[in-house]
Amino acid sequence: MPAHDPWDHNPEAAFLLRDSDIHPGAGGPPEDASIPRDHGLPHDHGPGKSTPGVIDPGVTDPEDPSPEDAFHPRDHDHGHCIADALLKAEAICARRGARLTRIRRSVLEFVWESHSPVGAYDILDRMNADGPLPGGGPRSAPITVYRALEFLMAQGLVHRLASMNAYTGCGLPGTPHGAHFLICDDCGAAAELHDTDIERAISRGAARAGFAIKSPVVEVQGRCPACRPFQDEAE
Amino acid sequence: MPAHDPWDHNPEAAFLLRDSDIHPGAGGPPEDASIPRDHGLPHDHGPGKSTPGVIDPGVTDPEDPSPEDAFHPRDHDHGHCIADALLKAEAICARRGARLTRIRRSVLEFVWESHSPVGAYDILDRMNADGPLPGGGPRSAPITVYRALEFLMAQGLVHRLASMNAYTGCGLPGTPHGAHFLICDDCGAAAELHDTDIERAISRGAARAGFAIKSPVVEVQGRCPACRPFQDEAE
DNA sequence: GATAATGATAATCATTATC
DNA sequence: GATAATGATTATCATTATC
Repeated sequence: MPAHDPWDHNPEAAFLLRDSDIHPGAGGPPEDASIPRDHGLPHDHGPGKSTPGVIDPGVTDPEDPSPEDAFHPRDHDHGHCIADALLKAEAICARRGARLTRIRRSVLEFVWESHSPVGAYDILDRMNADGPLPGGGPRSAPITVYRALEFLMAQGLVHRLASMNAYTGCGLPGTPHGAHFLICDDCGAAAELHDTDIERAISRGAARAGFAIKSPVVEVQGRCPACRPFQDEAE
Repeated sequence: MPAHDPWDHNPEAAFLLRDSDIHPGAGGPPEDASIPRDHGLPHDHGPGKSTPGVIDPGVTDPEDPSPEDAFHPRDHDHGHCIADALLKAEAICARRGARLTRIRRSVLEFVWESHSPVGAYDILDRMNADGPLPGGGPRSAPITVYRALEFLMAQGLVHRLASMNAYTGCGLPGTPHGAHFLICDDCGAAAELHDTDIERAISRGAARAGFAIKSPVVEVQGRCPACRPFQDEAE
C-alpha cells in the first residue's frame, strides 16, 4: 500500500500549473524558465491589517494576505488593485519574454474590473461594446477572448473557476500555486485562499484512496462577510 | 428537493462541531431510518483492504466505504453496482412518492454504466442510439436529459461534477450529503469521498475569512490507483 | 523566413427559456 | 414534448505582426 503523499511524488505537478507551456512565447530561454523564488516586490495592501508578529497557521507566503483579508471591503481602493495587477503582469511578462499584447492586456483589465469572476462572453461583450480596443478595430470573436485567457492563465495571471465557467485575476501572480476560492453568491465576489490545512486534508484523503493529485479544484459557494449581514432579509 | 444542505450552517459553529455533528447524513431526516444500514450484499472487492479493527479517522458512516475502496478495482462486478443503484433508487422514490419514470430510470442506468462521469450529450446520444428507450419512442432532445438529471439530483441519486460538466451516480443515494470527488484523468473514473477532515479544513478556512458556506465544490484531478502504475510510460 | 498572434467561420457541447 | 435561443468551448484555416 503506497503511503506517500501524492503531492510529493511528483514535484512538477505538486502545486499545479507549471506546465511546459508556461511561457509559450519565449521558445524556452534557459534563464527565463526559472520562476523567481523572490520577486522582491513590496505589497502594500492598504491601511494596516497585517497584525505583525502573529503568524497565521496555514499561510506561509509573506506576500499572501491573511485569510481575514481574503475579501476586500466594499470601500477598498480598487484602482490600486487594478494598477498593481497590471504592473505585475507587465513585469512578469517582460521578465519571461512573453508578449502582453493589447488584446491580452485588455482582457486582463476586464478581468480585474472587479473581484467578481467574469465569463468569457462578458469579456467579449465589453470588448465589442467600446469598440474592441481603445484604438478601434474589428469586432472580436469568442476565440479571441479564449486565446487571451489561455495565455493569461499560462502566465499565472488569471484563474479559471471551473464551477462557474468564469475567470478572475490571480492574487499571487506569476507563481505557480494551487488556490481555493470562496465565492459569494450574493455580490459575486471571489476570494482566493492558499490554505495549507485544506491542501493537507485533501492530500491525505487522496493518499488514503491511493490517488495521485494533479490539480485540486476547491470552490466554495456562500456569503462573503460584507453580504452576511443582509443574509436574513434577502432570504 | 433535498430539504437542507448539510453545509448550510454557520461556519463559526464549525469550530465547535465534532465529527458526528459535521458528518452529512448522520443527523439526517428521521423517516430515513428505513434506509438499510447494511444491504447484506457481499461486495467482493478483491484481496484484503478493510484492516478490521482499525477505525479510519474521518469516516464514520457505516455504509460509507472506507477511503481505500473509493476507487473500484478494474475487475469488480459492476453489474452489481448497477443493480444495487437501481434497487436503491426504486426504493427511495417509492418511499417518497417520487416517480421514477422510464426516461428517468433510463438516464440513471446510463449514468451508472461506469464509474466515469458522463456528459449530458453522452447520455442523449446513448438514448437516441438504441432507439430512445427499450420500448422505442421519439428521439429525445437535450432538455429531456436535463430534466431527468434534475430529478435524479433532487432525489440524491446523481451528483453533478461542476468542474467537468458531467454527472455520476451517487454512492450514498437518498441522503443529503456533501461529497468530494477524485477524478482520474487517465481512465476517467471518479471516486466519491466523504471526508470530515477536508470538510473541517474548508470550514475553518472559510470561517477565518468570515465566509458562510453554502456548498463546497471539491473535485480533484489526478491518477487513480489502477492507472498510477502506467503513469510513467504514459507521459 | 520562422514563429507567434489574430481573424473568420463554424462545429460541438452545455444549458435554459418558451410555448 | 418540441422548438429554439443562449452560452461555453474547441477546431480549422487564412492572414498578419513580430522576432
